[in-house]
Amino acid sequence: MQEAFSSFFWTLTKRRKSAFQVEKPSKNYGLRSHSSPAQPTFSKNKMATLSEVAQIAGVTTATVSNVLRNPGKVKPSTTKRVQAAIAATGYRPNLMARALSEGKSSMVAIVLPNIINPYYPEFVRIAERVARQRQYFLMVCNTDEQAEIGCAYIRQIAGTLADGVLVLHTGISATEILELRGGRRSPIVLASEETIEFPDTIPHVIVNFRMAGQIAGQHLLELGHRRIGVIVGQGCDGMQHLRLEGFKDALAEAGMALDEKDVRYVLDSVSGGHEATLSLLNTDPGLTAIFATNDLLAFGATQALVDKGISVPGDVSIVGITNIQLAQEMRPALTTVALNIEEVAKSSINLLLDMIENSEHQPTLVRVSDPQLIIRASTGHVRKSVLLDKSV
Amino acid sequence: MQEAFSSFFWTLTKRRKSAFQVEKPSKNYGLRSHSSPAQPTFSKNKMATLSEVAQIAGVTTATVSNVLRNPGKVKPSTTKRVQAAIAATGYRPNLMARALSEGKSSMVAIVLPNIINPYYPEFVRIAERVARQRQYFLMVCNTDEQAEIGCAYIRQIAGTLADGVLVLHTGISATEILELRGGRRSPIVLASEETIEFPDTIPHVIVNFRMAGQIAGQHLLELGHRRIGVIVGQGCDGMQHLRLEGFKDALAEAGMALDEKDVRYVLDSVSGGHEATLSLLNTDPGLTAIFATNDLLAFGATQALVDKGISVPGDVSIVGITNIQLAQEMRPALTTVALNIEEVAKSSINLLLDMIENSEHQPTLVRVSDPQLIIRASTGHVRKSVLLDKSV
DNA sequence: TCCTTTCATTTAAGCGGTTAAATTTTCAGT
DNA sequence: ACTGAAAATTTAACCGCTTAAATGAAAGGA
Repeated sequence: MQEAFSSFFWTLTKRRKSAFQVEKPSKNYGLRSHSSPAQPTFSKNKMATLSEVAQIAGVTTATVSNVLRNPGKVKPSTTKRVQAAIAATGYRPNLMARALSEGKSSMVAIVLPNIINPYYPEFVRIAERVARQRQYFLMVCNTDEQAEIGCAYIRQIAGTLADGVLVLHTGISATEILELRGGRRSPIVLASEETIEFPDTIPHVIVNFRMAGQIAGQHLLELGHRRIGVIVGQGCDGMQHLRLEGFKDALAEAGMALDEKDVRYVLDSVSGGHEATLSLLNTDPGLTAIFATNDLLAFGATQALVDKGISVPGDVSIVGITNIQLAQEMRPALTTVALNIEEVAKSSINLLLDMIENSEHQPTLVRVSDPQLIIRASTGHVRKSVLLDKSV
Repeated sequence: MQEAFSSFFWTLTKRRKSAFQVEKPSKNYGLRSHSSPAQPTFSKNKMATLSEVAQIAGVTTATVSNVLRNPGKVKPSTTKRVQAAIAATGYRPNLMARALSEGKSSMVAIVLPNIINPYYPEFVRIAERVARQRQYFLMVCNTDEQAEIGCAYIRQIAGTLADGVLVLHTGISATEILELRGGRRSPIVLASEETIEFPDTIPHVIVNFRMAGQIAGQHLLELGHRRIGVIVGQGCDGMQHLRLEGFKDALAEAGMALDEKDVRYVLDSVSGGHEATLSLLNTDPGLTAIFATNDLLAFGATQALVDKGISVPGDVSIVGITNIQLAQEMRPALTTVALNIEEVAKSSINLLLDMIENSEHQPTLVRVSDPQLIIRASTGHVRKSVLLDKSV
């Protein structure tokens, strides 16, 4: 079989005609002696290569490449012949070879801590959509909350497999990233960060988490709540500190201070929120509101209250941060401070891609628009009876 | 700066010594005349390459490569020298170049319809973990429920960027996949499928969805439910047909038949389940149970009932299929037929990787273990009052 | 001392594309 | 028919790494 194919090509070459030559054979391109040394053979089960296509079309790889990448550069008649050969072989460019040659893989990676947390799929979906539109592939790297895994990914991928990396809160510090990046200038963007370690060395997309916490606090205070339990999420990137600070800001404005006994630091998950709530209720059975630093925790908190037979928002109000889809789907629908995930995701990926395409991009700091309170069904005015009970 | 580095290398070469040479210069490898033609220069901002490392260590790229890939093949003293050079340059192998050379990218892609649906993140998390353990990278391709996007991904990636592709229910038929794969033998596995179109052409990992539907039906029937609304999810891969068939099987066993007016076909999402439920209630306000072909729909159904002030399971029982994490986190916790996502994911990715590594793998059909009923709080015995009301 | 092994390293040919520069062809103009 | 510029195509180097085969050095044996 292989033999047969080989001689088929040989014949082609000798005859100075391509299988798809449709015009008078006036050109003698393709019949140079140099075409004999390399006699590609077809093996089923293998991709056709550029040179196989070229051979069939009676041109060189350069011409085929130009047909593919620089339309207009090749004469229409030749283009037709080449396209026929491409169709006949089912040729598809080998993206790895192209990447090596161009020094650009057209892939970007996104490193995130926990794909189970709905925030990330929602982020990924948007980022991928943008990437696709801009002709990039997205590689999702889930670290399972282990910073070392994230580091390993960055070390291996950045600049060698991916043209750039988007790092979500994975507990990898800017310092570490600078180290990991090593000598190369592979673009890395830190997205959706709480704090900025070295704003002028690594591009950040930052969200005003502090303000989000403050807004949540203000909302609860305005509703008359004074005995508020706080649940702070803790991922591999440390605890969600700024959101708590913002909440304290709101209390301070009202001349109040936070008592540490009303705060729980837990894993950033539904069960974390659940456990924290039970614990808070244990400490203060009379609390009238819960502030959770994100919606997943708030969801868990709600379930805990339901389990205890406590009404939301009748007895206890709950407010979260982020506004993931689940927030509006759960019952009672969650009042939350929306972060505009879409904007964060778009800004982040666009910044990264801009850096890739425009290599002399400065380290930038992008701020997305401010968080916004979305009032749904999980918060309400504190009950009168509770107000009277304030002194307890 | 560049000049300085160039001459540094030149000196090195002339001197026949590497910067890290620690032993007597007894060998004269590395001082051959051929080393002069290629004089790499360092440019900051660029990755060090193998040949730069080689130059510094006073060896050839082959040796450095062997140090990296075939430990033991290179003399310990040389190995040390090379490692020192690697450390000094911060060298990291260019994975694209390696992939091209080896004909293997060590990347696999997973094509899925909707990353927002928690089933997929849960699947991805496990698949990625296995892939990572087996030294592969995972590329997640979200088609946003558009089969064409999935096709485009497969066409571009299979065999040219990824060593294999795992296709979840994206509405791409086996026929199309065979076409897309074209001439190449790039491994593709269809995972978690409902129906098998060409079991002997494409490897499948199949789940007994029919049985899942049957178990759900049996459960509701055993609890005495007779007026059951059915919600069938419909993704880009068509409707979840077998689950419905299984449910019908259960009815048939009990000598009953399904009335199409009790069935709703909706988008596979929370809101789909919500709307379907309202519609079902409209048709039969007295229904006592709802069977949803997956948990996300069941979640939506629950919310709809809550909104209507209907108690679950007091007035209406709900059963789903899949057992995503949300099923146990929601309230009331969802009774569902568990599919063992972990097993499906592991089987799928392992099958794919086995095929990649053992190229003459036969098209296989893997069946995972049977679905299992998990009784939680969303189902209960039908109320007596309703039983009396049966004639309505 | 010479011949044979064995071990360590180098040589050089890919992998499958891209692209600047060189070459050949086409074609307008005289 | 001839000339030169423009257009089309080819040439050949390169991207960074892997690997089978070739080469050289060291060691053992007669």
